[in-house]
Amino acid sequence: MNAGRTARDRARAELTQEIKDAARRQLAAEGAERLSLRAVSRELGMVSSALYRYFPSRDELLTALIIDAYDALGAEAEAAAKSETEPRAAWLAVCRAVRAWAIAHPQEYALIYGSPVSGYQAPQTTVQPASRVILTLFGILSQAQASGVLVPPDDAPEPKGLLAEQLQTLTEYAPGVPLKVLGRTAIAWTQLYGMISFELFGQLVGSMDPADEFFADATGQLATFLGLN
Amino acid sequence: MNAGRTARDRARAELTQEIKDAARRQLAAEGAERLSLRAVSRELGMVSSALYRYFPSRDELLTALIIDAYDALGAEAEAAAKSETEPRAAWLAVCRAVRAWAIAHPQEYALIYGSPVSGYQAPQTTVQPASRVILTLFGILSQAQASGVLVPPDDAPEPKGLLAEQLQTLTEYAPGVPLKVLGRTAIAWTQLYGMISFELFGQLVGSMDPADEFFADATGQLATFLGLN
DNA sequence: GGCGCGTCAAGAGCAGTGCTCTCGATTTAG
DNA sequence: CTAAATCGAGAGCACTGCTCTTGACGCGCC
Repeated sequence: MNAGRTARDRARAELTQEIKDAARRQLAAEGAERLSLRAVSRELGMVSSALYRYFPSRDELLTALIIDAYDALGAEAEAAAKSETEPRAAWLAVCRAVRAWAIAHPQEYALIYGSPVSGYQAPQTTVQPASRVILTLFGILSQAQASGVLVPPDDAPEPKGLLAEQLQTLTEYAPGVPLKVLGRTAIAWTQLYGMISFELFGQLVGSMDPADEFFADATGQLATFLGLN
Repeated sequence: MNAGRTARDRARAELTQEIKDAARRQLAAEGAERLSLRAVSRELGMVSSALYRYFPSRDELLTALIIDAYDALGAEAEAAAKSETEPRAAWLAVCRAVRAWAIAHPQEYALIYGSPVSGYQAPQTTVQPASRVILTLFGILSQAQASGVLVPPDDAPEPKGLLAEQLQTLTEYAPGVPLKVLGRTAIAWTQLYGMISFELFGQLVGSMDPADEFFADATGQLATFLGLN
């Protein structure tokens, strides 16, 4: 990349970053669909058309913010995983970290895990950052399996058919982890995001809100559910 | 209500419905944030300002669509529950019905379970239609408890503290159901919507897509998880 | 060193949006 | 029958994303 080789390159990189920062501020304040190119350019003291030299469209700006959000969340998850040595503690720490990031950045969370915006198709460049959290969880399970603290519950059914095939391809990223644990991992994974989304999007108001204890109970029960002792 | 008392009342009710229908078509075709009052009015051959006689703002139109969506989904869930006599079969049928409706009406699902639109606050009128699905599930559990087929797993921990209090207030809608089953119901409930949202919003592409078998496996395991035999 | 290419911010402009206000026409209610 | 309420239509405001053109500036090559 040779970033900052010439003055022009440096200015361009800096301005690109400033645009993203301003956009992120607007995103946090107003939400994704109220994010306006013109408002961003106004905040930066430039004319709206100049912004198109850095991002060819509003959707491209959103894509950049999406990738940044995935990366920020992924970094938090990886840091949480490293902060604990025991696999079960690490698993729970990652779950807590995801929730904490989501609560701290609700609009960015909505951007990546809420309804997809407009008629916009997520480009291929987002899938790698998007997978960092689940890969972190897979890593914890692999480590748990290697150290013998992963004991698949007896009542867990053995996956069959297409589901078994799909889980089989996932073992590449979770070496050594039994298929039935991987199946329950998918359950715990989707439950985690369903729970966080419900909390953030107001679906729990009037019943399980505040959700702190529910969250701790659910993540704990699901960790046990998939054999993390 | 005295609907249709005068010709004007009848015309107003009809036109209100036509507006909602046209808006729903646009919603399905373009998504919530591309839904435009002017396009709706164009489709109906009227001027945009006339539409404000029926819905005071775009957000009010969206609210009407949200309530209709909750009601449509709730009706599907209730019908599915009535189609089965055995509690476990009824539970699974409701889960399948929710997913089927979501797949058939992705934009409406996104409208009610995706990220909340713009700076818009869901009015109190939405909470009653919004609770129909979970109340249906509670009803199935109560019936299962009454008929003795609900056997809480031994390893389910007893809820404590605030969580126990929150679940206690929910027993009003699920009479007789043990607290620890209600706690696991909340887990299964959030997992259901997390799984459906991930499938609909493209988070499963490349791993668990198509998700039919994963869905059947997950709902079955969670039904067992909360003691539905 | 200067010259030309590529990049840059700026401005005007287009088509679209939500929403408000005013205006006659029509229907309703007293 | 008359006054009030309601209606659709139209003009207009402030805003949006985006395109095209213009003129200036920094850069690397000769």
